[in-house]
Amino acid sequence: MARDLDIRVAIIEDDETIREGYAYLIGNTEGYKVTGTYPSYEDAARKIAHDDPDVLLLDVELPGISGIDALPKLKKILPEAYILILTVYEQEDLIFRALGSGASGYLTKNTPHEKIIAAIHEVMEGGGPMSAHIARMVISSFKRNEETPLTRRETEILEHISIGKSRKRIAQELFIDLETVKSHIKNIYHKLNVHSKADAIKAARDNKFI
Amino acid sequence: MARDLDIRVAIIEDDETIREGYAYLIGNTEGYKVTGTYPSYEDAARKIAHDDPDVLLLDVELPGISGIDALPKLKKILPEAYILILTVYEQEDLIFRALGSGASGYLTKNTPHEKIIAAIHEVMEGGGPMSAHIARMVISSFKRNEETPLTRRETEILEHISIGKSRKRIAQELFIDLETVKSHIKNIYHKLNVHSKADAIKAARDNKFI
DNA sequence: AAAAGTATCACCCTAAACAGGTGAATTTGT
DNA sequence: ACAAATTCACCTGTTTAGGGTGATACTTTT
Repeated sequence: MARDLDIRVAIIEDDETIREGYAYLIGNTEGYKVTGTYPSYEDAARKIAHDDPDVLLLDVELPGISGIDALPKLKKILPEAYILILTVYEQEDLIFRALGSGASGYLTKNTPHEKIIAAIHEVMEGGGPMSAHIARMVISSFKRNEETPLTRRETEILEHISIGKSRKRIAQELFIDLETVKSHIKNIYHKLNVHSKADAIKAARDNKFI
Repeated sequence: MARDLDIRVAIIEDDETIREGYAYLIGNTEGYKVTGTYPSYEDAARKIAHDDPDVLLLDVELPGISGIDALPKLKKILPEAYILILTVYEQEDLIFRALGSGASGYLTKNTPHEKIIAAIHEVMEGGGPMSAHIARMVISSFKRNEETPLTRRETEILEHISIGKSRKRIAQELFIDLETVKSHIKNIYHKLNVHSKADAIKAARDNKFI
């Protein structure tokens, strides 16, 4: 058996039972090798560079520095490693912070063992493993609201505003008069019941009109 | 066998071989029922409301109206149905347009048959099935650039700017002086080599600094 | 064909925001 | 202790934003 082609996996998880459970599972699966297990980020930081894992399973609730905050630091220590979040939490803000910080996947802890192995394999093959519910939330985050009160043109103009363009510039880019842009903006403000750019953008974003 | 608890599936796909292949596969799987197969959106539009599927498999390359453009229309006809995109295309803009228009999943056509069945099941259970490569792209779209030249404070201020807030308002919300905000903005502009809000936002977005 | 909705442009007004230059004190992080 | 980051000050002038009121033309729907 080609030991040197094994996928090298490290685990950062404070609960010893869970940590050793994963280590046992992965260590006893052919093609996978556990290079290290750590109960906290602080512990991992010292040894993990030497252990050089391909994939890192990371818990979000850790003593000391949280998994989320540890993520960018771990990314710096191991720029090439894939980091998979393993957690019980399914809060949107946590998920998006983790993905924004460079996590390559997000699994909930009820994930059956064979799926964890599959996820490690998948991330090595260029995939982005997620638990079903997480995937749904991620997809939903892209979904626009069809019930927008804004017309197509108004939506278009609000989008330009939302990237900081001035009315004059919008007018130029859309080949319409500045007065027309102003007119649309007035209508947008009325419909959204706001009196400023910032509030219009916020209202539209919150309601997924843009 | 409880026929009336079957998951009702419809297929819109112009290639007859593929279409009938899927129909055969799904129709012969216990717990699934094919309520209709259509070669185009125009065909589907007439009959699909009556057929009332739970899940709709939708191809993106269709004669006449494309699958992407058909998506919002189909959503109107069948607001409760889940729509799964089935396509050979993996272009980012197509993926995000589809998800923005309300697709609940995105599968590539090399997906093995058992995974298609699994995806239909998954979407009915609250998941968001995606092919591995698609999931990776979706996750990557959230990933920030760690190599940002901006400091934490500068990034924070640029984020406030990007949602349309005025300098004065930013100063108030961050409990710092207006002059300080201006100072940060000057530095941001220098670092990004721009001379306006809009260009700063664009540069930062393009590079995933915010 | 009429009505409703959308998109277009015009002219008025005032206050606020923006962009840029230069310099400097203070606080943080390593 | 040093460098980087954050904070504030004072100066200049130009541009933008927000709001009121009204009107014309093009689409879509009824």
